[in-house]
Amino acid sequence: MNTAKKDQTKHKVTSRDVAERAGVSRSAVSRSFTPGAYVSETIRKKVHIAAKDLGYLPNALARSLIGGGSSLVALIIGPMASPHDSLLIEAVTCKLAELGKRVLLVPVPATRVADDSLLEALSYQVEAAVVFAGTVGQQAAERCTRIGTRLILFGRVVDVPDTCCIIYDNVAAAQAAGRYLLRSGHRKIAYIGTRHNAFSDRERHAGLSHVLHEAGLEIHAFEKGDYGHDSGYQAALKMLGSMDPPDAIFSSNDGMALGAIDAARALGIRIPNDLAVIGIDNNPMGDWAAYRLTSWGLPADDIAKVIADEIIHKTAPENNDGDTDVDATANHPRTIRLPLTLTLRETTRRMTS
Amino acid sequence: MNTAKKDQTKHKVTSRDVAERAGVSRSAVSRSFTPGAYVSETIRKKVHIAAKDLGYLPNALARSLIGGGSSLVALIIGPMASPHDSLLIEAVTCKLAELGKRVLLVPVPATRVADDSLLEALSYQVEAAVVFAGTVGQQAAERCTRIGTRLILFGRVVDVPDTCCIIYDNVAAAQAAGRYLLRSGHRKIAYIGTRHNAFSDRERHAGLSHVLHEAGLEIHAFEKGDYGHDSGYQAALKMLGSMDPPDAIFSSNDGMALGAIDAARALGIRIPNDLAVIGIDNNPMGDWAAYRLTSWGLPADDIAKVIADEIIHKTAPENNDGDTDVDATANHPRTIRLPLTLTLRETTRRMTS
DNA sequence: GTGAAAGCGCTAACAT
DNA sequence: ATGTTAGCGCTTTCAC
Repeated sequence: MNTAKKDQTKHKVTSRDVAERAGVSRSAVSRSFTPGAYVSETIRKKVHIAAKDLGYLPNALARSLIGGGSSLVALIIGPMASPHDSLLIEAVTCKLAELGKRVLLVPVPATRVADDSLLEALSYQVEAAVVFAGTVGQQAAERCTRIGTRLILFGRVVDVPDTCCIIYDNVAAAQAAGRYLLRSGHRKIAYIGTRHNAFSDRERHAGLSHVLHEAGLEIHAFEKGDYGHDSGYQAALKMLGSMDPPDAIFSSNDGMALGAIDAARALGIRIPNDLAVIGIDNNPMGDWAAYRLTSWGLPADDIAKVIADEIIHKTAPENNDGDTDVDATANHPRTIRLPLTLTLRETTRRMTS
Repeated sequence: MNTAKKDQTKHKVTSRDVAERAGVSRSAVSRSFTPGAYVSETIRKKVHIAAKDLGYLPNALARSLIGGGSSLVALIIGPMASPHDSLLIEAVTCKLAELGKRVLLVPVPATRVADDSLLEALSYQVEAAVVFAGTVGQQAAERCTRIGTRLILFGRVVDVPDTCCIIYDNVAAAQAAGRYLLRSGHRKIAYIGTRHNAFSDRERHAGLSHVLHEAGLEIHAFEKGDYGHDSGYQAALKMLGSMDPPDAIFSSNDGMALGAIDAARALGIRIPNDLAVIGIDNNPMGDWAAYRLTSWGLPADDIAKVIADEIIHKTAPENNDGDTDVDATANHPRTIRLPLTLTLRETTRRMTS
């Protein structure tokens, strides 16, 4: 006939219930669940027992309402054409979990405009939003900075104060890839980009183009895919079947590079003897025995770390050590270019010179 | 000198601000943002203008607090060893977005126990939780049902009332795969499972074992991997390098099957002549020209639809038509077995008989 | 150290 | 149709 037992049945158990059962005030309950608060061990223990009995769980939503922050971070994602994307969001999710942040996953609609997804996220009071897909307009971006939500763009750039853009150092990587192929004796270097007119893609194209120009050459052939294996396959098929096929293909991502390799095989073209292939991302797939793709990339965990740092840096209360960090906001880098490293495998031949 | 303009600068803009600027009450603002509410067009328009001016966005967290539900669904995920996982969570995320639900992504720690992740999610008042990774204990599961949070397990089973388990029809698929290989003349059929002692995996193993027994055979060889390509590669290498290698390999997922194919190639074993390979998931990768893997599976979108239906079904207000649906809770299917279909490609040869 | 009271932003009765 | 009031679950001054 214990009245406390009755509550066990249905209704949502709140801090009031716990307070009642423990014979303390709601504040006491609150404090008992707040790490560094003034509560006697006696009460804290009583409360925790009552809480366990009742199956009490603090309501994170109500807690956020007060002002402690939602601990939510939005990840704005598109269709994960490349497996690399999923690796990345996984890495970021784990990293953020370690830091006590929760991830809100928001897909970008087919229109490929992320603005609405962003607002959606903002209405959930996310402390930061990381955009992996779609384009974001000035307005939406400014809105984020206005309400103090950290906005981080990955692989895309918008010039809005306080917005952080993280991108591969595409130009450098493309140039290095081009030079490498050049020195290996290739002269007919083709490029597989994407139809989405992505920022990163343009940079890669430009980088390759530039270094070829220096050598008095041009991009030998140019096709566009969608980052998927099959589109790389089709693109390569077209190039390799032409009257004047390339002797090297630089692909804007690994997925399409793998497709290109398969296309070459289908055509009986030998890799790397007749055709060299280089990708970007250094996806684990590239290491498979069937492909052994040479690729430029950066481990997903490293990227995740950069992103997480960027979120925390602005989310965390300003650490007033008072030295270098003063006004960190202002001189915080607007654009971070991640240097890529080359993983040499077997789709490129050793340099001749 | 317009005082309203001043607010443009910093502070979080609330419904009160909008109300003030539009010269109406906060309820009016609330109503203006609630689809089927009693507001005059005049006011609704005024409010929306003021809102746009101020950059107002309703606070979804505060809204949830009231009782409308958080619209949040948790996805409990582990390391996405198989690309199929990421395809699935993407499909589910999109499907839920269509239905007005938001996704909270919660990783399972290395311990592979999902209970804490689940509680984590519950504290965010998720309306449902879909578990893709890790094990969930009775207690945690019961807690979900107690507070009315729909719990859905994918690929794993817990016998708790009101908990829905969605799994492939593993036994049927494994048996069909076994029979297919048998009829194709194979007698030395090996199995690549996983070390995680996963529920689905055990079912597949049992199904294959059973059908082989019927034919007076046993599983010819058994190795365990981790769903990754490389583990399949290693497993197959071991099997194929033995004194008495298998003439067919049934793999618990496509990723490892691909690895097995690569291993066979490395060893100069011809597929499908000397070795047949069958996978599970029917991952897009299986369709790549370099593999053309025969596989049992179900499109990610179809799976997502089942999951979403399961969430909505219980989330939606009970439709009191008063006929079949009475006490829908009780006769709601506890376990849903998804039938898999066979996609025949080129890693299996046509049947001899 | 602890409780009472106020309030986060919003919505759902209840009046008008 | 609109404004007023109360309250969702929590935290946080502010007294004691």
